[in-house]
Amino acid sequence: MTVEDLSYKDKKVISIGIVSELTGLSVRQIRYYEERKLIYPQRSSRGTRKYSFTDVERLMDIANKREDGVQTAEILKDMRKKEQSLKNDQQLRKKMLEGQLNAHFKYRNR
Amino acid sequence: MTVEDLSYKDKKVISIGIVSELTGLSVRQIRYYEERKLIYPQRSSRGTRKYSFTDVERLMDIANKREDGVQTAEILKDMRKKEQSLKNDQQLRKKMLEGQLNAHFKYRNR
DNA sequence: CGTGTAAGGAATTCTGACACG
DNA sequence: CGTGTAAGGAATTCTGACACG
Repeated sequence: MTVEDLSYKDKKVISIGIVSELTGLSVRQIRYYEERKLIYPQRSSRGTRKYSFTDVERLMDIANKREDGVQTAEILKDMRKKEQSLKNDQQLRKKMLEGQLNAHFKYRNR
Repeated sequence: MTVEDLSYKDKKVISIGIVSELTGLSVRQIRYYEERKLIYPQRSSRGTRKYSFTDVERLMDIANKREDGVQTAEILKDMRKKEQSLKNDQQLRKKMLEGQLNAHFKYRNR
């Protein structure tokens, strides 16, 4: 996946009606999940909401959880937890990589 | 790039207003290029045009050529030529690959 | 040929609110 | 709490057409 492809997935260009079609959620529901901080659309110059494919996936995830009876507050907590553990993970990987590099180069370049 | 990422790039979800912002072309121009067969948006259930990121790129390409004074008929020809040569290319690659596989397996599996 | 624009109508989106539960 | 809905207004989109060049 190139940098450009990433930007496609995260580019906020989809209007709420299309997101509704894509996710099966009502426009009302999508707006409500924003109110509950579960999703962050971008606003166009005239105030209409714009979503990315990533947002659409997130909304489908939310829809599944709601179907299981999970409340939005719970979903929010879970998502924050998941993001945090992802961050920790990345930090750990970084540290390990640095360690390896250090070990490798410790007695070189001097 | 996974299959999913490909579908993002080709998924027709962007309305003409956003495409206009993204490309710098007027809505009128975008519709006209469709009339000239340079671009094929999808239609939503209520008849509004929907574009993909691929379409957006194609439109930027068209915009550049138009700036150089190339007429739409010319652009259409060039694009068809390019698509054809791409197809030929892929066929050639396929043939060569088949040839290699044949050479490799000719005296095996029997 | 390529693009702007006014025209009229239909559909979208927005917000704040009331309803139900 | 989560979602539907009616309300009023603003902005979008569509098509066919006239204009200019």
